[in-house]
Amino acid sequence: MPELPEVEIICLGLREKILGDIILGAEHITKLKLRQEVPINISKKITNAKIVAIERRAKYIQIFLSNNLVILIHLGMSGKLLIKDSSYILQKHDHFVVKFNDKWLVFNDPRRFGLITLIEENNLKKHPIFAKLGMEPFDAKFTPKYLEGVFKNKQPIKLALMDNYKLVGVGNIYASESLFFSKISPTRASNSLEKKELIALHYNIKKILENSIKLGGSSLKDYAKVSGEKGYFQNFFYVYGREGKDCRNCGAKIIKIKQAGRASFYCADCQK
DNA sequence: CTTTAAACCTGGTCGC
DNA sequence: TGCGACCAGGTTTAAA
Repeated sequence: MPELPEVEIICLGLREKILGDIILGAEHITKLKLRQEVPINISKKITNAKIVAIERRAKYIQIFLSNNLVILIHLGMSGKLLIKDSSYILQKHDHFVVKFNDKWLVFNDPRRFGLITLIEENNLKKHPIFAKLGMEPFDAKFTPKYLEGVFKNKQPIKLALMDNYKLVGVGNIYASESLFFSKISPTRASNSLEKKELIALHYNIKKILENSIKLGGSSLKDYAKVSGEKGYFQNFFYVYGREGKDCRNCGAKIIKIKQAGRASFYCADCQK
């Protein structure tokens, strides 16, 4: 499902809808296991707390509560967070509901690669999930130089880009797209990039993520905003999902290959 | 150490 | 219409 832009859009939507609201109750609907077990007492612990902040880190959504707890949510491949009014009837794959005065926050995830858990705010940065995460693309410290430092082995650049210990938020779509605009083949060794290529890649990662956020993210199958509305950035893909179609730059056919079990798309004429 | 593959899941699509 | 194979915005674990 979602990469950085999609998670960012979800956070924006959540802020608009539930920031400052008091949690009246919560319900753990299914007993099915997600990426981790949902903590047994989560509903009780979050009830009566106020939502004081909502922040994204990597592809995680952090909902900060007034009682110094943080609801941590990851959407996996197929997760959705939707705001529904309190007359909402539960659907298949609804796993967790947070109830407010006049609305519900519903976590739905068919494939159950997602995560919902509770962490103490003081332990957030030390928590195993966050301890080793790499740089945020919109952090001022994210520079071409940083990329150079992190691309120190001969791993294919596409895989290095998707490595969350190096750089967070870039997944399968935006890795392919940012390499296209940087004219770099996804198979290139990450430590073979020239300075001007690192500069281009750094620029294009930020640019593409920004553009996608402006268009509400990319909606392929599952992803939707908290309102249920779709994003539009998928209409502006240059390579992702365009196997066999003409390169929008040179007209050559877009190629699909597999890297570490994931599809990569690129133009062999434009990307070297 | 790095690198690759498999595992976790459901649901949609495609070919026979 | 059915069935099997394969695919999907991610992350973690085990194996090589």
